[in-house]
Amino acid sequence: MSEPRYREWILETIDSLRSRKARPDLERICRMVRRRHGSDPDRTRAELDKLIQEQTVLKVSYKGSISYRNAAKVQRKCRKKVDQTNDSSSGSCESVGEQTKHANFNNDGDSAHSPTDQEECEDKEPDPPGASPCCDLLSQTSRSTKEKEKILSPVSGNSFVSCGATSSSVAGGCGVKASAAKDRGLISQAGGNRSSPCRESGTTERDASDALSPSKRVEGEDTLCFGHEGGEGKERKTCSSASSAISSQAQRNKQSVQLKPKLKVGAKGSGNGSEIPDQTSADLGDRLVAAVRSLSERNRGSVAIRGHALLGLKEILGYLSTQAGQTEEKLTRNRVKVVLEREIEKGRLRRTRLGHITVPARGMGAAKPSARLLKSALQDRHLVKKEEGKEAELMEAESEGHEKMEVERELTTLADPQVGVAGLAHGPLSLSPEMRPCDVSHPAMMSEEKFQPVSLPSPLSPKHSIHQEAESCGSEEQFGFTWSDTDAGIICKHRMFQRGTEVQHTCSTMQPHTDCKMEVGVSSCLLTPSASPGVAEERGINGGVFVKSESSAVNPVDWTVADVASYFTAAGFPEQALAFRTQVHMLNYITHNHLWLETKEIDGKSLLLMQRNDVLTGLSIRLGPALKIYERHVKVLQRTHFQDDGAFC
DNA sequence: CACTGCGCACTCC
DNA sequence: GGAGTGCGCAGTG
Repeated sequence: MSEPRYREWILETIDSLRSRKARPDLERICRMVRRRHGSDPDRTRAELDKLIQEQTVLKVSYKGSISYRNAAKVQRKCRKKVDQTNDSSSGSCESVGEQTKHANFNNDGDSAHSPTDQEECEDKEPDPPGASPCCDLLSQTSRSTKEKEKILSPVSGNSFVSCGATSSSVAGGCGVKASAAKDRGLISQAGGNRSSPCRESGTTERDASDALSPSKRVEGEDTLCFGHEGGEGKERKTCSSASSAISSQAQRNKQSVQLKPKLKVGAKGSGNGSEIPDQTSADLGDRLVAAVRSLSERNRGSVAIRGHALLGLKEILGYLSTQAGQTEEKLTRNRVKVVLEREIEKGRLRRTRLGHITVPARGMGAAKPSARLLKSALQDRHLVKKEEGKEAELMEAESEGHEKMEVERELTTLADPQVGVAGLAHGPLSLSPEMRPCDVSHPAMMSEEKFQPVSLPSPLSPKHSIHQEAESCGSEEQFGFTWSDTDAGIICKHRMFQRGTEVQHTCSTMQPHTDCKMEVGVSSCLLTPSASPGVAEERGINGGVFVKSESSAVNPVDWTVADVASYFTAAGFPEQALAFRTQVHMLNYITHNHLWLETKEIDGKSLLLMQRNDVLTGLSIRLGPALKIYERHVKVLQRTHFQDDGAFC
């Protein structure tokens, strides 16, 4: 197991080298690590080897020279392609995404697998020659790279083995073109400590099962020196199936990145650097985020557009430099840049399409209430089915000042806490037909073992049914709500700004305990039905079963961080529960005319206000479990809670 | 001199 | 044309 400190240093160094367009080779990596952290090059090499074994770092051969890649970066790129691929294709195992998912299973296997990831692929027919998942490994490391690089695989005995990529036409595929033979290819990472079929295989045969093998050990083949430049120049063969292992590590790596701030700076003359606390890098990341926030504040009203300061690296660096004097840190542009990238990866900062740095509208990092963020929060819930990419574009457009300022005014008309909650509840509270009974109980109850499962009516019972007139209120409008409570029920005036044109709807809701129906013309506001006030049941839900609680924390809104974690632990997501416990979540909620953004651990309140994307991307948990957690728990809890609230219809 | 930034070429899709 | 890579040169401290 590599030392975390070195892992960060090395990954940071690779990123840094890549950012300045220098080949991240062993020499440069060792030199930079030594210079920055005082680490002995030999030790760096050793740690790099470990990272290669762990597949945190990919060793590749590019144009005849050995280079190293940050597996997380490689994986992330692929994820993009995954989405694209999945959007447009049938979701075959051939897709990069599926490869990525496979990788996750191979590595972890300790948590629930998402039905959307595992089963889909496992049920696939063996890929035909030339289209095996093996080839997707190439995709995994990026299509554009697949014929340029060989990912050098550490296999037992420090040998790199080939996987038939250079002879793909013979070996049955992997999709590597003949050009791969010209000193290019992909040699897989066999995952030294993982149960990779590649590592265990002793044959060159390739069959259907091999197609799923990350790589294959080929006895008698020329091998590559492990982890060192010395391997360069030797015969290399390609294994395009490294992707699963790569992506899995990348996934873990990504988690690591997000859970633990990286980058050490300012450590000098420290021998092996062991005395440098990890806190250092965390501090810089935190300071960076704080700097962006601070600068955003400072610039608001000047360079900022609608509350979003458009910052560049120089401004941030300058700001940090003014503070760096108080410390011993030596902040270089590049270091800040690297940390900046990390923070952007982690979602604590956001880069606009124009390259400006801002605090994200939601997720971690933002700190100041703003109309734009409020609007974003509303949008997120309102347009719950909207593609994230489109959302990003929208946000970008906002930053560029292409939207109507009326939205801000409209947003300030929110006069009741209910309004905000209702707005937030807009999307995630939509009923899901997949709600089913389950037996997950409330954490507080579980801890006290006082609970008894109680069979209660499904929230989908007619009494609580919701009529949805349309799927969403549109995808390109901004909107605001004004509410009034009347004898006839709660009236929601829903004003939208569709491409600059105001469209006002009046949504009359039904009384509690009746069907909740909102009709807003072509648009529909999906609100939750009201449940009986004071209902004593807690709905610990994993698809719809309610359990009775005698605990004081019967309502999710009262759950503590520990409760939330316990809940997900009991629900079968112990690993992810940790993320809920440890992640600092940027919670935004609306009350009394303001959007409040609060950074906090995820307790019941936060949980109830989490958006889909918050769960999927903000917690550093894998997509499969995240989907389950959101769809089967968060979403249901929210729905149930707001039903119980009876505040919106 | 080491480090850094970046224009540009190469390559693939 | 976009994207990834990195050579090679110029600027900086």
